[in-house]
Amino acid sequence: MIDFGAPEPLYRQVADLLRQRIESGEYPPRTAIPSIVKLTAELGVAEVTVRKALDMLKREGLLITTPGRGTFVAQH
Amino acid sequence: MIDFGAPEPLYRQVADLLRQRIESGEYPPRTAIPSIVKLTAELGVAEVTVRKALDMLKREGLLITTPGRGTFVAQH
DNA sequence: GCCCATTTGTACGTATGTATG
DNA sequence: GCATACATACGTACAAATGGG
Repeated sequence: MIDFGAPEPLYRQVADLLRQRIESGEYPPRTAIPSIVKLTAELGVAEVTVRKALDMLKREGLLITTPGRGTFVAQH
Repeated sequence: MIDFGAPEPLYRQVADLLRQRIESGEYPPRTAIPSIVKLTAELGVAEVTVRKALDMLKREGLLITTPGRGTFVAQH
């Protein structure tokens, strides 16, 4: 999944992976994606790396977060 | 300058401060602003906080960075 | 061409605050 | 009150690019 030797930055790899899961329907619209802690554990990267990837996708309008609730796939 | 007790997040306060300096002409177009290390020392916040503020201004198109050279004010 | 200082980029860990249920 | 989840903020380390000597 994540290639630690690749020249591509980890946060971009994570963003690409999540973008793919959203577009493939694995993470359907209006549902919560796994929490930051769970993504961190699954992918084997640091929390800040996952957060940076999520920030990108939020700016792109693919994700919406609500503190205390979770991170949700935007309707598309 | 920076109000550590304010409800406003520090990174937003830093971004606002730099935006003000750009708009006032204190940081003129096409010139380099102080380095991250210097801003960190001047403002008394963490490097990550300055970086987050700079990232915002880069996305807004106010700043352009060149690794190894510095951070420059965009022409406006 | 080669070091070296400077500067930005990426990435790790950790702690505390705030919101939700 | 408590567990979960995101937000903010600190410190640190190393890589890569640039420019000067």
